[in-house]
Amino acid sequence: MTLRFYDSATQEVRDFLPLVPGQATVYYCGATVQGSPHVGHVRSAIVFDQLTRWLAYRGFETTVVRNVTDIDDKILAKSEASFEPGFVPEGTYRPREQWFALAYRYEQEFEAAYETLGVQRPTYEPRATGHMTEMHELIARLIERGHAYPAQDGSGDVYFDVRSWPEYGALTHQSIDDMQAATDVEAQFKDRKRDPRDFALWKGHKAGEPETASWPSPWGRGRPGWHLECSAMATKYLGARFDIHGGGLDLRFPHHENELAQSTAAGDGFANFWMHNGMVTFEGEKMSKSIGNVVSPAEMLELASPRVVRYYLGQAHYRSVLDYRPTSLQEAAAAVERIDGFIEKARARTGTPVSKAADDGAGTARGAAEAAVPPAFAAAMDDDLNVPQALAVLHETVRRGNTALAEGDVEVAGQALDEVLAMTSVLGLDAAGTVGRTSDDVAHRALGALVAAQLAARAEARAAKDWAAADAIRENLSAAGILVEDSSDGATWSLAQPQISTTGTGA
RNA sequence: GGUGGGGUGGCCGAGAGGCGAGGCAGCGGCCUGCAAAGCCGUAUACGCGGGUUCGAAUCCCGUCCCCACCUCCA
Repeated sequence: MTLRFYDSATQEVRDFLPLVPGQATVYYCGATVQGSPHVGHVRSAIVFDQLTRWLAYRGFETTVVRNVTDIDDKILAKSEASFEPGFVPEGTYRPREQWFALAYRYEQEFEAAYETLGVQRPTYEPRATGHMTEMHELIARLIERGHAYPAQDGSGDVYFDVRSWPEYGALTHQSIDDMQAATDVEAQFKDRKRDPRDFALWKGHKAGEPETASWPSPWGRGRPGWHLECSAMATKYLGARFDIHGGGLDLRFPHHENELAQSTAAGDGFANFWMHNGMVTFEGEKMSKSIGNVVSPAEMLELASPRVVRYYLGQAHYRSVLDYRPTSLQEAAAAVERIDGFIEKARARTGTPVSKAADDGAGTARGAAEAAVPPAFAAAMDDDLNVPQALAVLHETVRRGNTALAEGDVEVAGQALDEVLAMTSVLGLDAAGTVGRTSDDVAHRALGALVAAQLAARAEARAAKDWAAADAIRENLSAAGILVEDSSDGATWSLAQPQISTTGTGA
């Protein structure tokens, strides 16, 4: 069984043949930390987390690098605005915040969202500001090879010369001449750039910009242009040639195209595969700050548990558009509850402790995270991460397990449980939230003892066919948020999931 | 204008020449004292018009519509 991925550059699904057998090197674009994350950012991270987890499951020794771009026009602009006299903070922005403080604060917001939703930490997460030397080296190589030039007007800018690189446009299959002209930009840079498509590798320091946002360079003080940091950091940590470069579809152009151009023009092989995840839309329209229809992870987490949010954001095929609508989370919650309902019942019946699922230790028989995933699930994941197909297998396994449970076949139920846990683990659902509400924390245990007494009383009432008394106990528990379910061998209880409101999100 | 991606049953969402993925909702049944959960069954689905084929949602031709990127964007 070979892994196959769609490569956006060649526009086809190809066998994944790693550069070094048994190893996989992945770089994917993280955030430009200029504001709070929205779910589109998080979807991207979840997609590449699924990729990472699957590569690891398939036995690859994976190295994953995700950048933090912490110096950029917008970060500086937001910070500058925060110092203006009439500044009125909007959203999560704060008054009088230095650019580096702002960037760092938002970086942490992204980290928190990733953490909550079970996105594994990359092997390394480099920041742009920590790689000036590497970027300077790259610029120097480009100038030396005749693909970059310092601006003639003394601005201190250095540009990539797109006309000098015939392969410019290779990633997105566009030719420079067919591209729509941005006339305003063209006029603005008429004296600096040789071609309007030339993009800045280095931006000379301008009066009024904070000194802290500039670094010395052979071309004068300044700061890096967008794109350069990714080329510099990817090749530093993964090598001149690496296996997979990922990011959101909207980064294909110009960001990834420019990365590809500057790295290959400098003589590096760069990425073997380009993988791009589809956008998240809000009722049909791309979610973006400029439109103002963004939904933040925090907003979603108010409506549903991390596990449900993770399921929702990760359920569609990574390349397709994921449309968010007010009912989306409810639908996801229903699916997750079905899965979790089986896990809980099967655990209770097979005597599988909760902790084993999360246990990394080898040798745990039942519920071990490294239990095998069903072949059909693996085949789906191997085929360009066909998660929807894989989820179908997950649900089929849940059904098989439920049937076994109903028939009292503990062996088959336990087998299904192992598989279900292996699948939820590899999809990262486990990391996004605790499976069992039957956690062994103290409060839960105390509650369990109290509920057990109630259930015993109810069992007695039922044995005496005193339905009124039995139902009263059930209703009292229900009013307290405790759901009681009868089964052939006694009643079980669980905490009710918070109700998802349908009022949706104001955009 | 250029480059891509799409239009699948009430909804979400796979599939890509031949036994109608899967989930949610609905309907019928089983189980249950009732309920919940679960199980079984149940669909006029493939934008539209032609064509190829024994057979097309899947291939070909035409046509309509939507989305993304070409400026900052995951």
